[in-house]
Amino acid sequence: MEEKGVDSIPHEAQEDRKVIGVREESHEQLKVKPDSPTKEGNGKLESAKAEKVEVIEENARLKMMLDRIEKDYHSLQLQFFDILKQDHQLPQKSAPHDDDDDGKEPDQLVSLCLGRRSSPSSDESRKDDKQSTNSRKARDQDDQDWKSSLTLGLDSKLSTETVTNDHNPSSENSVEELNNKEEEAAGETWPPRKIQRTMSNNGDDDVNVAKQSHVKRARVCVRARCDTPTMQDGCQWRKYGQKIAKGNPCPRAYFRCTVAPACPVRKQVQRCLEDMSILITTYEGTHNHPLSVTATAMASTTSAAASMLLSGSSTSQSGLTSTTTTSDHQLHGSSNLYGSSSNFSIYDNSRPKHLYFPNTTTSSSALFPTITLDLTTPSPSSSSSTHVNNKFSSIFHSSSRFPTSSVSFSSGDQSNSSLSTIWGNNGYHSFNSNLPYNNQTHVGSLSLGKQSQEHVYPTFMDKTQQAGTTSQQALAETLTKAITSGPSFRSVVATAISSLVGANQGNQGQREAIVQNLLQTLASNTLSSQDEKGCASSYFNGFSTTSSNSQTRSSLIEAALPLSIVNSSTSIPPSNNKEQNS
DNA sequence: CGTATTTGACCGGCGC
DNA sequence: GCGCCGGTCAAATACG
Repeated sequence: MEEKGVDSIPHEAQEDRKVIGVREESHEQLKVKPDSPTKEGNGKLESAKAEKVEVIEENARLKMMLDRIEKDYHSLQLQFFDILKQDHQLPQKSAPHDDDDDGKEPDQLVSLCLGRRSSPSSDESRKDDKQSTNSRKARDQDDQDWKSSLTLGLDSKLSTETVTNDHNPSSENSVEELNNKEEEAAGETWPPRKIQRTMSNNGDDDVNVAKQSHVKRARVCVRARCDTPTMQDGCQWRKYGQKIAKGNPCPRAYFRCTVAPACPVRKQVQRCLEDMSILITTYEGTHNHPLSVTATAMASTTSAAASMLLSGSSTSQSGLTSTTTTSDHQLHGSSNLYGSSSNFSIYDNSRPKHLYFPNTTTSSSALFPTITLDLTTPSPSSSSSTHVNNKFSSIFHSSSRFPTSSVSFSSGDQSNSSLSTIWGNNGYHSFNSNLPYNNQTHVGSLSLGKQSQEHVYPTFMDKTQQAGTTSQQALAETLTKAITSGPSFRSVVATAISSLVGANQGNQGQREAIVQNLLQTLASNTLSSQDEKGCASSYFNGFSTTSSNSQTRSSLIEAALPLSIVNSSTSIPPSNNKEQNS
């Protein structure tokens, strides 16, 4: 009974991963099926044959597209790595290293992970990847730099990928294991307890998988003022347990997502001990089903935050062991750590380790890195950060296993009514099992423009458009500022643009001009909340109009940076956008 | 009657 | 090895 979700997961993941294969199977079925001997069946046979031909043709087209995409992906990846290496050598040399860093590691990068999610067919991509060992060797050097990179993504493999990088920071490892992780993540089941129990009888591989899934999960803790028992985050939840956790008399409720039967996402809800009006919601896992825009925004933001966190963890460790852990005090609300109200501190070159939360509990949650998004503070001022940091420092003092960071999305007065809207309509996070690629969320979220979104989720679009935009703007602003203000982000954006633009144009001056232009656009969008444009979308839109092969490249870049605040509403060239926002 | 919630029991991880 | 604790299960209960 309890395993039914577990059993269904691999099946679904497999379907998602091998849509083309499914098509092939359908042919074979048509082939195998004996023709109906009856005249009545002849008509059906003809139609079936015609359909078969169509399917074959479509299959061939898809395969061609797949090959093309893979080739583009690999070439772009190589170019990206090359330029990344070139462009970062100087800043790295000039940048001071942390005492704790070994000096080999570059400044923390916001890794765009170009194309990493674009590996469409697991099998083919794996083969292709293995065949391209030469190119991978060429990338190895850069991959070393990647181990501290930050993956900005929203899909289910975020956490898996980054955490696995902790164990094996090499990019090739990530690439090769990508599909496995996607598979795991798509069908990732939380609980592994019973699975582990079962798997322990099945062999080492399964055990390892279970262990992996146990280690890789990241959590995103959202603190928000909310009078209702739970936050309205757009998902359907079913309560499956409640506990009085140590340190907080308020019971902690456990929910699992019921939108899809096998959805692995769960959340914990608990009142803050210090301020009962604050609801602490901890999300874990990634939805494996389409979400409403509201839920999408939440999922996207939390996923992005989780990815940042995990990336931060990867930077902070030597690559073999996890170094920090979350504290349940977060869940209890007794602590909060602000990296900075205007910066994701894990981007901060100076000290990702500052974000470590020592574990003061023996909870298994301590195994999970957690990032806290604080929606409760009155203003993203330094004073609030100081306050919380003081609180943090007064509470925690020991070592930790995973980095835990906190990001303030404060936008002034955060009433509970704004909680649902703060996650608003700026994100689009969709799992589409019908997509030919397994990078569900990315393909789904990125390839769709506003029109598509409206087509898919008209009611949600309307709903969210009606919703107040102030909080959304505030969130977008904060997140945008946080991301764009970091030199790492800028450098990597510049690098990515350079790599992509330079793929065909190779004009350094032009590239730099484009980079500058786009960064200005980013800044403009950040400062301008009038049009609710997220930085990434504007950037991407601008880029797509700037580069040749714009469609492919913008898709790739968007795939690399599916920020939660992306609002793929309009495509405005940088110049226009700039004028608009200035 | 079907579904959702409650709640005590159970399990596994971790620290001592 | 034992106990604590967080997390989950599942039977009992509540609800519409």
